[in-house]
Amino acid sequence: MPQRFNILRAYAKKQHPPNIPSAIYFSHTETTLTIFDAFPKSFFHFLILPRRTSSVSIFDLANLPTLLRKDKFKARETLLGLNSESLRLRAKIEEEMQVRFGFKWDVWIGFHAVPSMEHIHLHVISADLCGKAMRTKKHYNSFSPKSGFFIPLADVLSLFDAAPSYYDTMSEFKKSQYEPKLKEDFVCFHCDLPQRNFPILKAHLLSEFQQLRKQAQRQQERAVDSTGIQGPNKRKREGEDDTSSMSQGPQAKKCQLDEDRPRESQNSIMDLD
DNA sequence: GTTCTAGAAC
DNA sequence: GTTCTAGAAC
Repeated sequence: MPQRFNILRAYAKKQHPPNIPSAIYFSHTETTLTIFDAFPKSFFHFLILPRRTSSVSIFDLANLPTLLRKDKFKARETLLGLNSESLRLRAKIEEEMQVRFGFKWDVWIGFHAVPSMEHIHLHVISADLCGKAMRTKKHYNSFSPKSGFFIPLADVLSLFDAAPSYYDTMSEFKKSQYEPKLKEDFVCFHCDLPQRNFPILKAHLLSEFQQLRKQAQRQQERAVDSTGIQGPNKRKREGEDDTSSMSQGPQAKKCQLDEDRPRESQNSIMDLD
């Protein structure tokens, strides 16, 4: 599907990004564009794209190896731009985690070693892998920190301090080295235990997430008990837990951060394909 | 991305 | 027999 392959490049080329469908567009700066991932693999899943500048063309931004080979200084500048935008985004996601889930958890920031679409895109994804579009072993392994296919932005940035030969080797991101990782057996990224098949893994991930949440709630309650001050989140009784409904159904579509977006456009996030 | 299906795993 | 995977076709 050629349209799918080039869709990110088309977004990145937009002179006026807010023209991008509101279900996709999130925000932009002079040098970056942030969009919702159309197929969220976690409760929160965004992409940050570099936009072309006077010194970095749309072709230089085709993929990471191209950018890294082009010009070390400009490559570094581009990636630092993505980095600062990702930190701002993470802060917003954490706010939203607190509001919607009553606690915050990790956010991963990095690239797929072998991307499936043209134009550099940085994944900013919450560390749960319980998203509605998480459906195959390949999906899971492409984000699990255990598989080595997901390359943290920090690792790429550290290449600029490495020996030139190491920089050259690592910045190739060879298919032959990374693609086999997608086929490996899956282990839970929380507890390292192997999972027999995908449905079992999914259920396990959700229960790990719920455990994390309960743990955080207990900690907050302890803080409340010791200070006598009510924390930012109201306590929830067991029956009121809404985690499972967030993993599927209309609730899962609520992965936007800006409260102003109309409900219709939220729904279309998931109906893109 | 989804749907379909042969054959493997249980 | 049922559940699940993975590849092909779309």
